[in-house]
Amino acid sequence: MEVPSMKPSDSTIPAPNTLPRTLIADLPSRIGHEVRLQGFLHNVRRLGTLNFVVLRDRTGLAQVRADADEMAPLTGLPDESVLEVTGTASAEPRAPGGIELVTPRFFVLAAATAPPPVVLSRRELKASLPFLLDHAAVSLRHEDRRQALALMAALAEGFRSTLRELGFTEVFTPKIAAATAEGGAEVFPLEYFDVPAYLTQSPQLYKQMLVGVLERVFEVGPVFRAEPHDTGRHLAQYCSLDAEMGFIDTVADLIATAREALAGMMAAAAARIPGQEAVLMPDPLPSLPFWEAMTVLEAAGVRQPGDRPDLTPAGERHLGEWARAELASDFLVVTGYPQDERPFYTHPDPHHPGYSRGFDILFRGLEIVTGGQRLHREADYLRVMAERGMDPSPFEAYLEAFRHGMPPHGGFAIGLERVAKQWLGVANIREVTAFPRYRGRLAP
RNA sequence: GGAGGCGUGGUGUAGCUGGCCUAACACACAUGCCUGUCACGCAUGAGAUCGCGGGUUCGAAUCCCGUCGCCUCCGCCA
Repeated sequence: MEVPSMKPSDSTIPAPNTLPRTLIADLPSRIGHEVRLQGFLHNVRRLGTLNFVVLRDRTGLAQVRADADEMAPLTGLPDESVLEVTGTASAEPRAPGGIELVTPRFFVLAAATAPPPVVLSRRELKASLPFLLDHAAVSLRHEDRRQALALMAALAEGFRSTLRELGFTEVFTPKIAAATAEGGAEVFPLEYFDVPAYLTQSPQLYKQMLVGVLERVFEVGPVFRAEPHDTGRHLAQYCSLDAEMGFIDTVADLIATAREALAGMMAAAAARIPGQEAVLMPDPLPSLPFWEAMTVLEAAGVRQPGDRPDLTPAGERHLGEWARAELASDFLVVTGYPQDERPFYTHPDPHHPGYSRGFDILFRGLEIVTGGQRLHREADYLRVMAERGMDPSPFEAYLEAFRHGMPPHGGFAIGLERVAKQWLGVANIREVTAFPRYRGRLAP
């Protein structure tokens, strides 16, 4: 096959460039000076001999005023084309933000070849979620979606910095494993060279083993769930903020640490994205034993006395409203879940047979954290595995950690996307995820 | 896995008790006019055989069956 001339379509950089790039957010400090901006063609308003070009870079929007001659390089250019513009930063009360670029010279760095599939310059993205996700490369450029991505970054950073300050070490565990951690829950199988393997649904077993090494560990990473649920709060891949700590006295130590982590996340989010409703977060977080939560729900008629003891989404929503109204809190800790409902490594509550030292934390009526104290003696593991009919042999490397001494410990996992969803108050978790994975979506 | 709902220009919707549909509206797009726009405005224009297949009927976007795709809720979970 004949290869056409591969001569690069370079020639794009106007030479020589002696002027450094100015970010739009820095324009106010450059008033009266010649500046060079680079960004995307956000919007054009042509009034005739007076025209306004709005340029967007990662720091904001800038208005450029141009006459008909100056507009010539933009003729026929679709929105989102990549531009460079030099001109004078000028104070102008009639301009948005009181500043605009005048006497501009435009240079096209990359011309868009088609108009964007959605209008990015409107306040609201007016398209269905599946369409936006199909066109993520473009729709993510909208202010709302960029803000959601920034929020995710801020939340993750708030988690990391808080735990680092508390003496935790960040760890990196494998996402491909031979055994399934929780047993039962559905996993994605894959071929690992010539043996079967799975994408991990949790770093649980690894972070416990690492408690025996570093005492306090945390991890920010993806987990995979092959459960076929198709709801506004589930993803097949999501980011789990995991923490595990040794030498705890009681499960209250874990809840206090989880609160610290969440408080750090809320503060980071508020600093990055101002103007949102303040989060109600008492110290300590209000908590409710599981059976009392059931009583609250029965009193409200959300749940029937004969129902199997569990917390349904409707029950969670009601508890969220209840906690806000009665306890002035956006968070509610539910403690002492039935042992049967929790994984094998969960520590039972010796004072309440049948109940565990596992807990969940609800944020505005949605479960965002699961945690608990774990067993820490090898004999206890062998006993519960036998009771549950589990073969201990795949867990040999895990059990070795306990054979050689493991402190009383526990931990928790926070669903990052869920926190972001609740924080922004959006209807669907897919709105805060750049490229969500769920049943029915594998691309982009 | 279970229940319900929706598929109409590029996008979002109206029409959907059959004929007035030669399919409407808003946004986007194209052309023209406009010296302070900031959801710019005004005018003109292009763009859809109404998801796909079959059926009923003189006549189907509209009713029926099938099929595909999507959405919501539930079970389970973070």
